[in-house]
Amino acid sequence: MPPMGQYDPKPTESRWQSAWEQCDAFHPDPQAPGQPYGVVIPPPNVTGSLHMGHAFEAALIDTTVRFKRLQGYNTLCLPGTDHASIAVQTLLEKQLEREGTSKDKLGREAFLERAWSWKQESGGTIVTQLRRLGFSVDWQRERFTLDPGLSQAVQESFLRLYDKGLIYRGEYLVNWCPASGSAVSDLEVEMKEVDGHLWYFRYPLTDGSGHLEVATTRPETMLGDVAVAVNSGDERYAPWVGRTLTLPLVGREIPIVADDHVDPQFGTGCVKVTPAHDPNDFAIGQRHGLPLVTIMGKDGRMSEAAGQFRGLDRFEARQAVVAALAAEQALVKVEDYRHTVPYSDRGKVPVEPLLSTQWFVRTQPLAEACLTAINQGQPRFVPQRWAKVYKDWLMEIRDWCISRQLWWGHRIPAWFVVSETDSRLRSDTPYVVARNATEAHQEAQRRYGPNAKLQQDEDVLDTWFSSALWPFSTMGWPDEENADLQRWYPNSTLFTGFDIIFFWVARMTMMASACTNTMPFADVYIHGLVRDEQNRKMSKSAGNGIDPLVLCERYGADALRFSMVRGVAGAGQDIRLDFDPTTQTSNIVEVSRNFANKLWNATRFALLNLDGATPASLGQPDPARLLIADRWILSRLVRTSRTMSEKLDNYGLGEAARLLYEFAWNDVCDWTIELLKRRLNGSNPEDRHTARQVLALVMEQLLVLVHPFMPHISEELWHRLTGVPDHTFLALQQWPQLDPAHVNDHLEQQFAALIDAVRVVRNLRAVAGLKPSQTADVLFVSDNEALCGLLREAQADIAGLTRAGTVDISTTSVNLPRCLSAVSGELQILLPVGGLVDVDALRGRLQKDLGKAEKEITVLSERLRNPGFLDQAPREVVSKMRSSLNEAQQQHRLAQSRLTSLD
RNA sequence: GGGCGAUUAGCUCAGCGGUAGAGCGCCUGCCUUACAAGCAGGAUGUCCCUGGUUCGAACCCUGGAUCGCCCA
Repeated sequence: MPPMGQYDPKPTESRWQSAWEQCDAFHPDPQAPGQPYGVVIPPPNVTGSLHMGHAFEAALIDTTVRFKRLQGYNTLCLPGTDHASIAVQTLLEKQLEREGTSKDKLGREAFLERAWSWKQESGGTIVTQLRRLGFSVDWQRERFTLDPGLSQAVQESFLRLYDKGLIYRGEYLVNWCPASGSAVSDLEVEMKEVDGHLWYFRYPLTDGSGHLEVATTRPETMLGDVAVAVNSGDERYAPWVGRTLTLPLVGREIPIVADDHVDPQFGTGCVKVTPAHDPNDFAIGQRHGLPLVTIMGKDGRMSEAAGQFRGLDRFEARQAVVAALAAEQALVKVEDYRHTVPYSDRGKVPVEPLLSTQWFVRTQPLAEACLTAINQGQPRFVPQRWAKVYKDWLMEIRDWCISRQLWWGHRIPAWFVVSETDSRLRSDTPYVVARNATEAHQEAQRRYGPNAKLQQDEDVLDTWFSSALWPFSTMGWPDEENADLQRWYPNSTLFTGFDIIFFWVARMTMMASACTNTMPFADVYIHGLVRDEQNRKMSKSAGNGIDPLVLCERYGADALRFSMVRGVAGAGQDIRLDFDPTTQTSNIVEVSRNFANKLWNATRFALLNLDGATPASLGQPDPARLLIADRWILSRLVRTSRTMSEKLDNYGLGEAARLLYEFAWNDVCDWTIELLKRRLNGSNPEDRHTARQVLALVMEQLLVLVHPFMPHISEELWHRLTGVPDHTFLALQQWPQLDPAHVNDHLEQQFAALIDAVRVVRNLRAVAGLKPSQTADVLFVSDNEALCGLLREAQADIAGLTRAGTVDISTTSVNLPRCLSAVSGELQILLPVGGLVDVDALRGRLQKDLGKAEKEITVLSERLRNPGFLDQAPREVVSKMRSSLNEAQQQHRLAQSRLTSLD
C-alpha cells in the first residue's frame, strides 16, 4: 500500500477501463442528439504490439475525442486492425519453416485456416494493449479489414473501379521483392545509399570498326541488353547512332540509339539499355520500340535466357558476368561508386525491377479529383504545410500496383475463363470481374457459353487497398442507408503520422472520391514522431523502442498520455521521450505522474474539508459573499476553460495541456487552496460555507478540464468528490459552462499585484533568515488608493500567506529605522523586526531593487524619448510604457530612500 | 538537385512584433495536519551567424552555418 498522500494509478485505471466498457459508455447511438463527431483510428497491423507511436497517436486521438464528447457532440471513435498481408504471411512462413513444412506443402486452404487461427489467438494483442491506455473507442464497433463486411466493400469497390476503367491488368515493370516472392508498390520501396562499383565494358561494333564503352552498376543485366543509348546532343557519339554493336557473351546484335534522357556526364556517356530490368531503360525501350529480354526469374535467379549463367543467383551472376567479360578482354575498368539502390521495405533486400502481369489502379483521374478538392481546402491539413506534400505527390502520381502474390488477404475478384485457352492459364486467357463466384459464372456463361470454366486469380490485393476504404467500409458501405455511415461519414478528423500521407491518406481520399464521391474526412491532423533522448526515431529495428506498457505500469497510463500530449508543440513537431533502460525510468513521465499525484492530493484536501458535502449539495456560492480571492479563481477558471476549448478546437493539444497544468498547479493548488484554508478552518460558519462552495465548484470543474488528458484519475476523483454512482461517468458530463461574466481582467491584474506583494514579503523573510515558524508584522505603504483598498480587502488572506502577525496598510509614508524593506511596483513593503535584521542582506536586497529600477528607467525613458515610437506605436503601448516608467521611477525613489535610512 | 523542419537557461523544450518563459537539474531554508512524487526563496541566457524591414525583432524578410527528415 502506498502512503496516504500517494496516488496509485493501477487499481484506478483498471477499474474505470472495465467500468466504461461494461456500461458501453462509448457506444454511441447514431440517432442520439448532438452534432456528429466521428473518428476511425488508424488500424494497427494485427501482427504488431503496442509501441510508443501507437500510444502517442492514441493519446492525441483520445484527448480530442473525449473533449468533443464532453462538449456534447454525438461522438464515435471506431477501433480496428488491419490484416497486413506481407507481415502476417512472413511470420507464418517462418513458423512453418521451423516446423519443417511450408505453405506450399500445406496448400492454400490449410494455410489460410492456420492464418485465421493465429489471428484469433495472438492477433488481438495490440487491441488489448490499446485498452490499457484508456482509449475511449466503441469496442462494439471494432473492425478487422478481412471481416465479411469490409471484404464486401473491397469487392464492391474493385468492381466499381474496374467498371469505370480505373482498374486494369497489364504487363509492366514492377518492384519485385524476391524475399517475399511478391510484387510491391513504389511506396514499399526505400532508396538506400550503398557503396558499389561502376564497371566499364567494351562493346564491339558489329562491323568490326571499333567499340563503345558503357558503364553500369549492375553487370549481370547486360545479358538482357537490347541497345546502347547516347544523348541525342552528344557529338562524341553522333556518328555511331544507327549502327549496331555485338553484345559480348551473348552475341546479340543491338542498335545504338539516341535518347534525350541519357546523361552525357554519367560514365562514358553511353548507357546499356535493359528494358526488362530497369525502369529508365524500360522507358527508353518504349520510345524506341525495343524488345524486352527477361533474363531473371521471380526467385532472383538467372533464367534460361541467361544462357551459361542460368540458375545463378543475381549476385553470383554479377561476379560471373564480370569474370567472363574480363576473360574476353571486354572489361575496361572498375571504379568505386556510391549510388542508391531500391530496397524492399518488408523483405529488406534489393528489389528487382521485373516484367510481369499485375493489376493496377489508374490513379490519375482519382488524383485529379483529389487535387480539385484540396484546392478547395478539402480535407483541411493541420499543420497546413502538409497539404503541399500531399498535393505534390498527387500531381506526380504513378499507377498503383495492387496485386500481391500472396495468400493472406482479399483475393482479387477476377476469374480467368480457362476453358477459352485449353484449360490452361495463359497470358491471353480472358477473364471476368465479379462480386463473387456465382456472378462470375453467370457473366462468363453469358459471354463464353454454358461450358465456360473458371479459375479465380490466385493473387490478393495490397493491404493498403482495404485500408484505403477504412473510413467508410467500417461503417457499412456499400450500404448507403447504413445509419452509422449516414451519421459519421465523412469522418470529422483523421489523425495520422506524416510518414503515411502517401501510403494511406492519399489513397483514402482517392478511393473515397471514387466510391463515395466525397472526401472521407474534414480534417487531417498530422502528428510528429516519438523520438528518444538522443533524438532518434523510436523503432523496433533501431532497438530504442520503449514499451509504453512498461511506462503505464510504472507511472500510470494517465501520466504517459499527459506527457506525450503536453510535449506536442504548436505545429505538430516530433516529441521527445526520455527513458533510462537500466532504471526503467523517465523524467518526463515522472513530471506527469507528479501532476497526477498533485491532483490526487488536492482532491483529498477537498474531501477532508467538505465533510461529506458535494458540489451539488453545497450549491453555487452567493456572489455577494465572494471574497476577492474567490472571484479571482472563478475568473481564472472560466478563462482557462475557455482558452483550453479554443486550443483544443484547433488541435492545440499541447498548449491546452500546458495551460491546464499551470492552472491546476499554480492557481488552484498554490494559491486558491492556500487561501481557502483560513476560512475553512475559521470560526465564521458563513465564510466557511462559502469557502466550501468555492472549493467544491473549482475542484469539480478542474476535474472536467483534466478528463480528456487524464481520463482515469479524473473519473476516480470526480466520483469521490461528487458521490455519484459508479455507472454515471465524468466521461459523459458537460465541459464547464460557467457564466462568462466571471471573467474579470482588471481583477486578475489586481490579484497579480497582490501575489507579487506576498512574494516580496516571503523573499524579505528569506533574506533576513526568518524561520517559517517565526511571525513578523507586515506594513504596506502606497499612495495608490485602489491598491490599498485591495490589500485591505485581502488583509486576512495576506496575513495567512505570509505568516504575518498583523498586516497594516497605510497611504502615508512611515519611517521605521530598523526594518526589512523592499519595493514592489507602487508598493513599499516593510517588516519591522527590530534587532533581528541582517542589515547587509537587506542592503543587498534593496540594491538589487535599485539596479532593476535603474535598468528599467534607462530602457523605458530611452524608448519614450524616441519621437518615432510616440508617433507610430499604438496608444495603449505608449501609455503602458509611461505608467511602467512612473512605477520604475517611484520604485527607484523608494528603494533609494530606504537605503539612505539604513545608514 | 528540389522541398520541409529545427537551432532560446547546464538538459528537454514553450513563446513567434511591444522590457526573455516552464519543467528537470543546481543553491538556501523547511516533514508548515492535501501533497517531500511536496512547500517557500534564489542563481542562470550575444534567443546560431549575417545583413535588412520597423518607432521597436528571439519573433517578419535576405543571405549563410550546423543538425534532421522527405522527394528525385
